[in-house]
Amino acid sequence: MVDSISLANEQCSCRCIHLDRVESAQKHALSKSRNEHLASLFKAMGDPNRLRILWALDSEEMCVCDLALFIGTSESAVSHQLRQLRHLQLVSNRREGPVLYYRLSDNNVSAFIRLAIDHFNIEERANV
Amino acid sequence: MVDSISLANEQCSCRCIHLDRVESAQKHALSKSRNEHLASLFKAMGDPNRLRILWALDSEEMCVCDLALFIGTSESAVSHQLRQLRHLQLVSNRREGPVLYYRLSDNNVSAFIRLAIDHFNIEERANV
DNA sequence: TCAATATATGAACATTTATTCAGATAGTAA
DNA sequence: TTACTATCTGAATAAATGTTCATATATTGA
Repeated sequence: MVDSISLANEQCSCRCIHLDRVESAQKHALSKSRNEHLASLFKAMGDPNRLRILWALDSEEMCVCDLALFIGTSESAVSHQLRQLRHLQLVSNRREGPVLYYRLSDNNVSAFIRLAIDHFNIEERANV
Repeated sequence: MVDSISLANEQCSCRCIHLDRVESAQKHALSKSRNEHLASLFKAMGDPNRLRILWALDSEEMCVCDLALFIGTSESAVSHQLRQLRHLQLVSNRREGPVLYYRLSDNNVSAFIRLAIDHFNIEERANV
């Protein structure tokens, strides 16, 4: 809730122009937890390498070695990235002997990425 | 393309276990430009404050003053964030005298955020 | 048990990113 | 023009993030 007294004390030099809009925005805002949860998911997908990993795992299970070669980086780096994705439950793994096979946690992930591409009209640019 | 000679030279101590999967992943991968474009959009939405801004602008146009108060940060900080969102064409603005009114560039943005919430089943957690 | 493979992990470092601060710009009104 | 408001901007700083490196763990097979 916006408190008009606290407003008066804002260090911001401009006065707020539309207090009603601010209050309405706060009323309709996502809760802190939902907002942060959602942001953390976007952030996870917001790294080019993690996004490539997610996209690659859409078609097939892959192990850390595979992904390291695919991304062109060290296995350690991939392992760190996978840990993040795991903690957000975007990917999961299964062990087969010494090898961990990673896969997307569910179909929502890949469907969502596809959706994003459509939604934002992400087009091929030449020459890259 | 994966070249078996370059593979042999990888510094990675493990051999690649599933060369076929790596090659297939590379074949199906998004191009560098699409991947990076998409990642930059996710990254933009992956900051809690920017996400709150986007969500707030869904219902109403707001000026920088309003958003600064809403987010609880300086106008300068908001302005820097808005610039990023503008460059990615997630928001746009119109001037009315000295005031810049920001809005979402199109309905896709808010629709997409809503979609994400559904898709990832983002639930309210108590106590936050 | 020992050696080897695949992966995970923590700490250090390098890079990126967000915020702050000081000052610049654009519009308005006197 | 001058003064004022709202916003923008670049540079500096602070904080967060990604990668590397060295080492630890788990599994397998000898």
